[in-house]
Amino acid sequence: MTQAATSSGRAVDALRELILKGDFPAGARLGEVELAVRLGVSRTPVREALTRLAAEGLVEIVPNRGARVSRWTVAELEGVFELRTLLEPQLTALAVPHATEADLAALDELAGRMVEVGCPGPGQDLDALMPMNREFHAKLVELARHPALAGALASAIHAPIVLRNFHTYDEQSLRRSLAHHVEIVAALRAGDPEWARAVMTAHIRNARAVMVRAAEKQEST
Amino acid sequence: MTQAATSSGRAVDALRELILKGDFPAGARLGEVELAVRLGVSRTPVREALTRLAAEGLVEIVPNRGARVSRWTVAELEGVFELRTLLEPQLTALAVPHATEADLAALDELAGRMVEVGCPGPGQDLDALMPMNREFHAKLVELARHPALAGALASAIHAPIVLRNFHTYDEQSLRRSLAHHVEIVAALRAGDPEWARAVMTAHIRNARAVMVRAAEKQEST
DNA sequence: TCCGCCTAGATTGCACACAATCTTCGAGAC
DNA sequence: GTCTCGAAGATTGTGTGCAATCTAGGCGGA
Repeated sequence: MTQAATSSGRAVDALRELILKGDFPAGARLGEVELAVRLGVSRTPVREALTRLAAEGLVEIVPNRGARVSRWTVAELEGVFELRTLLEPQLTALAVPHATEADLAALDELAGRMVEVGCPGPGQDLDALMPMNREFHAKLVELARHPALAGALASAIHAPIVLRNFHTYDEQSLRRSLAHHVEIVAALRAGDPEWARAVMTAHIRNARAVMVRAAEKQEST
Repeated sequence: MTQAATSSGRAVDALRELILKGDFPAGARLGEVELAVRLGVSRTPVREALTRLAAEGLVEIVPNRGARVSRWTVAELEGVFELRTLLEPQLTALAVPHATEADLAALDELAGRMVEVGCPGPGQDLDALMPMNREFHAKLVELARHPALAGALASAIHAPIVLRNFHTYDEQSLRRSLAHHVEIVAALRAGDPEWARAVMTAHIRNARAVMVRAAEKQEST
């Protein structure tokens, strides 16, 4: 996913990272000159980055009126989670036959570290959880060896910026989410695609409940 | 989907139409100046059109080496059809509760005309079938009222240019395909989402068989 | 004869300038 | 006081020029 050869490529990555990191709140205006200055390039690569991120669903472009970070209604958010429910369990099931012992070890280690970092206590660091989560899911996508499915899923996942942190998780849901990761690795190790599919489905529905609740609270304000 | 306000928007539509119509064979080089002259605009909107169509999957861009019409291996094609099998039946089921009497009448009329135009005989016109087919499926997408799913499906459908005509269908498969359309309308009218889902699944698998066979034949040459 | 290198042409990547459009803000009429 | 109209400023859309990169073809050496 990371690209660096051209100035436009760097702009895409940098801007995506800025948005995902939360530097721009949802709905924020993305002026071309402002971004050009910030990224140290001219407007041309910025424009290209914006159109590409618009295709990913991260930003919205209205002709003659510029780009904004996408906003998501509760209904749209639910739609995205329905889509994920369709795609990601299937993807996980497809990953099963391709997982080598080395893959399993890496996933195991990752899931274990996430439990350590995520569990309430002195060592808890919710911000550190996000990149690990991305790595975990990315690894599964890679193992599935299914570019078409992966592409469809990527646009569905990137889009709802809401899910960019774990701070919205209550303790129960967070524990469940972390346990799901461990269980998915177990299912992979057992070579049982249906088990893996089921856990991933639960994983997404759990996330859906958290996100929809958070979005509803935010929308009512 | 159609946009016309800006020069770039027109370029996107025009270029997509040219590719879908088959003016550029798969793998054809898309020079920027060549397209700029052909579309009557400068390179800037052409470049934007190319990046947008790259996001749709219609063209592939390699940095510093320009754009080409996407090529599809048999494996990739099968992947796309798997994805469609996941998405489109679900979409059809979702359409059921939203179909009004007027919608049903329009779909009925459309499916009927397709049978007339598509059946072997003096009135057969396979090229006229394509826009009608697009209209039929677009109507279903619209009725499903599910933007996220629709978006994911759109990129999956546009991409395999192979399916841009009905000439690859043998007579048996074509009859089945046309009958599926009629049956889907019947399922909608009956308000039976599972029936609709099942027929759509069959519809896609039928198309898959045709396309994969055609692609294999083409690839072996 | 074949391989590697180098130059010339062509093509893309980026920056900048101007044109078109939108937004803002204030004045004037009702 | 509110609404409409209009002009100035700001922002996006498009065209064009130059630099960077790639491709093709010829030349020399092994």
